[in-house]
Amino acid sequence: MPRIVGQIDLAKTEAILDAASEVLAERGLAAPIEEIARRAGVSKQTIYNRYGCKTELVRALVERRVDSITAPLRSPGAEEHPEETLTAYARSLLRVIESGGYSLMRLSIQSAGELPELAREVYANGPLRSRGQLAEFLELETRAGRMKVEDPMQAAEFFGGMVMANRQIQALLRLPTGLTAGEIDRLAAEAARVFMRAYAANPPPTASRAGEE
Amino acid sequence: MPRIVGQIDLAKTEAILDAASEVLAERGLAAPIEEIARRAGVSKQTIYNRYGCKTELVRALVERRVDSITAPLRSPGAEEHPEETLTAYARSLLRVIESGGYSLMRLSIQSAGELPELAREVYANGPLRSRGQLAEFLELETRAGRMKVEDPMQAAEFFGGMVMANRQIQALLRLPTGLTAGEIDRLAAEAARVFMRAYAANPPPTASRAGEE
DNA sequence: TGAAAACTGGACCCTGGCGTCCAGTTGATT
DNA sequence: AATCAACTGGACGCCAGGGTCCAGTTTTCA
Repeated sequence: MPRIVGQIDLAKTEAILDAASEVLAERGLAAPIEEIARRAGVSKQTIYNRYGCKTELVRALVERRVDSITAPLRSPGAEEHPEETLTAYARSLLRVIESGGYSLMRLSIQSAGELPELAREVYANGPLRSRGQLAEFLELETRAGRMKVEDPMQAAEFFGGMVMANRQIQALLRLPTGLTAGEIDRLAAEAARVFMRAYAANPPPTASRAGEE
Repeated sequence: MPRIVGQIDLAKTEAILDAASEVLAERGLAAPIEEIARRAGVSKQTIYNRYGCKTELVRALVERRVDSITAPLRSPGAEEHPEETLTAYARSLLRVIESGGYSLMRLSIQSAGELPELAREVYANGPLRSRGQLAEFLELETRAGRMKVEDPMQAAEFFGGMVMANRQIQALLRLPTGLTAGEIDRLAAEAARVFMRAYAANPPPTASRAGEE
């Protein structure tokens, strides 16, 4: 009868995935698995014990990180004024980019040829889900009479696109965007302001509302 | 004295670059050079005669295509109403994506690690230049009193982002966006309309606070 | 017809990196 | 103490693909 004697580590699993995350971010798919093992302080064999092949390792890695990355994007809190929520959403998008969170996306793009399912998964759980949440928010605000959005998903994409714009491409190309924290705030606010100008419920009498926050 | 006897083909050079373009688009940087040679109907040696190494071939390829791809984006014609020009611009952006023009971008992203200069070049001559042209246009329209844009480059990025939005990522991930020609037109028009709502010269009495900065 | 350059095709070397194997070690469980 | 799994580390096979070499062929000019 097969007893479970040598317990399957688990701290090592973490170490492997962390190292893989690092190394793959740095050197892309070309990263040798031995380097990952070395940096994780683990033998190559151990990696092969867990994930039979490199592909599977990448898959596991993505699986683990997708959630953690997109989590902060998924809850547009119901603040007072929608513009604030939009600003917060934009800020969090920009922070993901600035903090190197796009290395996962780069990796997926590199693997897209060999791992189409992974590409689909990343897209569905990343940008798509994020926009979906935003769309929901826009719909609520519209019902509440604070905005006027006819096609929420469309508008959500517009907003996401405005915020990311070329920064997305820059990040993927490993070009520094050089955004300071202050600029992130400014940019996020500006995007939200412009967006509200296009989708505000009542164009003319707006005026007020600069105050709170 | 070194006479030029065997003339340096030229038709073959084209064939090589065309083939490289194809193969690299399909299989990414991993594409074997022999495949390129085969598809170009040329011996591998010939390729190595012209470009000493694979890297150089990629560089030459990019050099050649950057111009041709971005050309149509560089002339926002001076139509009657700015919204029409914006629509045309948006349409041409979307067409680049739909027609697989993004394989070059994908390639650059893949090579970004080893060829940072190439990444910079692609970005500068592609998205950045394109937005720059749009920004110029927005500035002109503002001066002409047909729009009200304070930061043209910023606004140009917003617009480009709105149009591309997730489609960019989808294309890079090799996911079909499934846009029909009709949808492209519709989407382009909608983006232009929304953008004009935010940047029109005269929203009724303009509310407040949108301005100064 | 001869010379010289561009080209072909195919053999060839070499490296890096995937994945395997195995002999030994550790450490928890009984 | 005995056992058995997880693990180490290092050697190994293997193969794709980059890049080289070369003997022979085509083309163009003189």
